[in-house]
Amino acid sequence: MTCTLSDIARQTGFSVSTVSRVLHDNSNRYKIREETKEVIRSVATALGYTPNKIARGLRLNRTHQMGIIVADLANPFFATMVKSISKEARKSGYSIVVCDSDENTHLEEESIKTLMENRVDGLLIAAVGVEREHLERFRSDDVPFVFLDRLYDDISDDAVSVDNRKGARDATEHLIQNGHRRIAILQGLPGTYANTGRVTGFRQAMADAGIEVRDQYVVGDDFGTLNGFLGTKHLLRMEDPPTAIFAAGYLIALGALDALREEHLVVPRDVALVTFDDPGFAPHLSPPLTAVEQPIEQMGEMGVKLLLRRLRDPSSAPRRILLEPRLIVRESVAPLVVPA
Amino acid sequence: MTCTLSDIARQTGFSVSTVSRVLHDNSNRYKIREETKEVIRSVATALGYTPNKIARGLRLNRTHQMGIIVADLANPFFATMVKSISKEARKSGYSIVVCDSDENTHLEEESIKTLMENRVDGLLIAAVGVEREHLERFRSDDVPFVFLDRLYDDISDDAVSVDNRKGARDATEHLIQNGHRRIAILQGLPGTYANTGRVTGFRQAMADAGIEVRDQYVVGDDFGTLNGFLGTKHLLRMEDPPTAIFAAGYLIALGALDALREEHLVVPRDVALVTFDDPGFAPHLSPPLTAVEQPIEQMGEMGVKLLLRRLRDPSSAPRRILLEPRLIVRESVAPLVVPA
DNA sequence: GTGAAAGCGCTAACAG
DNA sequence: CTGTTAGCGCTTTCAC
Repeated sequence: MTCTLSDIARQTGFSVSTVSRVLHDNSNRYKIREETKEVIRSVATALGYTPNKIARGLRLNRTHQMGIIVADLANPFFATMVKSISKEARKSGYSIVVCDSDENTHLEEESIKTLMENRVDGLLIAAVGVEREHLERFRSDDVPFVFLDRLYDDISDDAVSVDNRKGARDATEHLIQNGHRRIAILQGLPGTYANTGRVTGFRQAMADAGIEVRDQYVVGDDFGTLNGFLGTKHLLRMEDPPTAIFAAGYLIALGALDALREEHLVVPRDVALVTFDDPGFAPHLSPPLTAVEQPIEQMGEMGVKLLLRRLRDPSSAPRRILLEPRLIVRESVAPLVVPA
Repeated sequence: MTCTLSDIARQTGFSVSTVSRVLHDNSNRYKIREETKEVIRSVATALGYTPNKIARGLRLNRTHQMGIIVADLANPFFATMVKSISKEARKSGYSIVVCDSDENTHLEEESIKTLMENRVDGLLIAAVGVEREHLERFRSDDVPFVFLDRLYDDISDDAVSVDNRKGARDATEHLIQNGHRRIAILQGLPGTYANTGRVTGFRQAMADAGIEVRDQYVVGDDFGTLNGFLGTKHLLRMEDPPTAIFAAGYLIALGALDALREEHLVVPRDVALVTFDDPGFAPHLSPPLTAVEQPIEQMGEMGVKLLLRRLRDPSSAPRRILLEPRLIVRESVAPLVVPA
């Protein structure tokens, strides 16, 4: 039932080319009589003409779709990112086709393949981030990649992420300034971009303050809640438990909170807690959680802009943008009270 | 650089059709010599052939894309739904192009238009849900719609949602069974499908228990946190405040929690609280929140299945599925203690 | 000012 | 078992 240019051509008596020109060609390169335009436009709306982007894409070799791959859509972090990408992409007339790699390198690869088959104009990818060989395999000059959030150090594409080191440093310094010395870190998955940056930042802040970080105060091995729970339990069982904890991700912090509650320890009186990531509910926890907020929306927005720029100018030098996170002080950290 | 069927044809000496057949036609309707197949396949991989779905879509009038429109991707509810849709769609070789309507009827309409232009094979839509005229305007026999979560009562399309009434009844009954009589509801946006169902369920449960619901115990007017906060404050200021509160959505519950904390009331000792929606962090609140869990993943999955079925058999009778929510009892409700 | 025609990459009769 | 051909809906040179 969908009507095509030639339907309109037939109805109006004009040729397909003319119809195409008035309906799609914004440039007024063609001087077409106003009258003609009006006739064509009116018939088009009368017939409910809907341009066929598929045909257009085939012809122009441009689909005006961009592919997005994220590691976990159910994670508010990525969900928010995709939302901002969607908003920014729409502004430029782009649609987004979204894939969820489920933190799985194989599915990530499948997703890339699918998106390539769909002939997306470019790809925004928050990579799983452990391997990268499969990414190389799909590199092509035709379809630019932009990496989001999770980078590879040797990357040569456009990329935007957050300064994990800086955020971790800020968080740790906040703890130090509140008098804490025995500070533990609940880390995420070792070897990942985010975790490495956050641990490094933590160590830097400690070093700058002249505090030695004890090995047994660095615990944990993934970004999940259980890890936070177990790690915290472990810390509390020490003969010399930390007075403050820095969680490398919000799920970890949630687990820590559970463990602390179970031990009848109250935050921040007994133990101080800061976390990387600032999920929407952080202010509503008790106590409201002091957290490092990432500029997620900005990240999505910048990603789209980088991609658009590269599409416009494929030979421009790749840019690598590091956004600044921001420590949001709420009530989960209090000055250390030294036992009299 | 992308290579096409004709490239492979040239390389192998076979015709484009033969190449097409071995590369794409799963059906063995054509008896092609094994040897030929091998040659073609090997050249294809050697050249890094990536099928062009755009061209395919144009020819077959099937893009193998489905459009998704949700009201707010940053809402964990929709994010989870999209994730499950993505998973289910992938199983059948479908990609999803996602739009965020930002709870805005106009953007919703724009999104539909875009998706139609993209010639998606079908549409899954969690509609804003207030108006529906704009939806009608785009109804066409070519592109089936499936409604998710938010329905219109007079809808004639496939649809899957959750039994809001039942969930609200269960939650309210739980409160009643714990001895509560003065029960308030913090409602969401009046007139929406979700809110109407939830309020109705609440009233039913009260009626069934022979408890009169006082008008001033029905407060609030949207699904946001602030509404929950203000509503709760209002309730607490009454001469005869409720002993239990049912929040119609999780953001509302969060606001309620804030208000209660501010008033130094402790849940569940002083006030009991149940909420519709069970966001991932509910178990980690203090106290862990008793909540009505919606079968979100199942909803996405069913939505895709309905759409796929309709694509296969366009004339089948529309189905309207109501999924059962589940009350998850945690620690935010306690038996009412009557002052001695 | 407007039209004719070619072609984007693919599939599906139809033919042999 | 394989090739020829037409055409999906659109844009764009080139022509008049």
